[in-house]
Amino acid sequence: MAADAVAPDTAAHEAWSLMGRLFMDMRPRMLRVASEFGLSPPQLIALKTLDPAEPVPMSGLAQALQCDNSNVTGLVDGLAAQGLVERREAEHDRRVRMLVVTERGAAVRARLVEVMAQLPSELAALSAADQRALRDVLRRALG
Amino acid sequence: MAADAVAPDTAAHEAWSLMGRLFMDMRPRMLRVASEFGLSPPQLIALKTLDPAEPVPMSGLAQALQCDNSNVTGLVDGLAAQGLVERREAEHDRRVRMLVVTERGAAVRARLVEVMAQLPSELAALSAADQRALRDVLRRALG
DNA sequence: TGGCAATGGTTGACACACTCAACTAGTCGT
DNA sequence: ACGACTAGTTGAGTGTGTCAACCATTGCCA
Repeated sequence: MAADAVAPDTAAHEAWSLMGRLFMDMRPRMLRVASEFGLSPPQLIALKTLDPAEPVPMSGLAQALQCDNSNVTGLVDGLAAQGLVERREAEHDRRVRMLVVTERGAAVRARLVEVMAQLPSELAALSAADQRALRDVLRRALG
Repeated sequence: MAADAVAPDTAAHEAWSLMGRLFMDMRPRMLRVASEFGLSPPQLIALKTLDPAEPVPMSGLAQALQCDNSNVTGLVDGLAAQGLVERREAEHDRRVRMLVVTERGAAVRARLVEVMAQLPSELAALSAADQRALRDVLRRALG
């Protein structure tokens, strides 16, 4: 619709806006997956962010999601109501609640991560050499 | 936090998850820009999506934003209240309202696009050759 | 030891974003 | 001219997200 989304002035700018298009295509898939698992998109992201192998405090999740503590309270309430996550008391500090992904939560999360990790078709269609080139450049960029 | 965000099994998967990191870094900047212009993030995206040179109907914007018509009603209300956008009657169909970006709207939008187009530092730091390589691969991917 | 600032988390109030269903006004085919 | 359809608005309802106020707990330090 607006032309300048694809009218950059350097190679890097053009690359950046092309990546933007890839992410746009991503959105519908996330919505589909979320509703498929009965989760809202933020809940989905929260569950995806959590690590089944290593409980984190609420505040840790809030930091990872870059949002307020009080926000994750509600998010975790929702996940806990579905038995995907549990609040467990921390040993050395009775104020903090560690978020533990339940067995069911881990199963849901695994399927979810799998679906979300699927490549956009445009990337999947690249030649193996191009895929490696892409990875190598991005590795150099992100160290 | 969760390890599998960076544990892909092919070059393309790794590239895709690295791109994801770039977009994560993008979020705070968008929030900053939005509040700087007194816009909510959805309003910002809406204004950025509109083309000052070519009015579109509400439904066109809704389609571009992949959301309901009734949603853009509210979004446009907000932009119109700040004099950034106007609803104008279409000539040949009195049902449709064309969205016209005002002069002020175009000015705000221009600054906004400029700020949003700034490259993530990781990309800007790439060598010119890498930047071109990145663009070329993405061009091949996205046609 | 006792007091006090600081911290983790929850709650409540509020502003929006967003969807859906119902509605109005206008268009178009037959 | 009637009925099916479309563009947009309205209203209800759900959920996200922030902020301020509030406990319970911790840890410093006098």
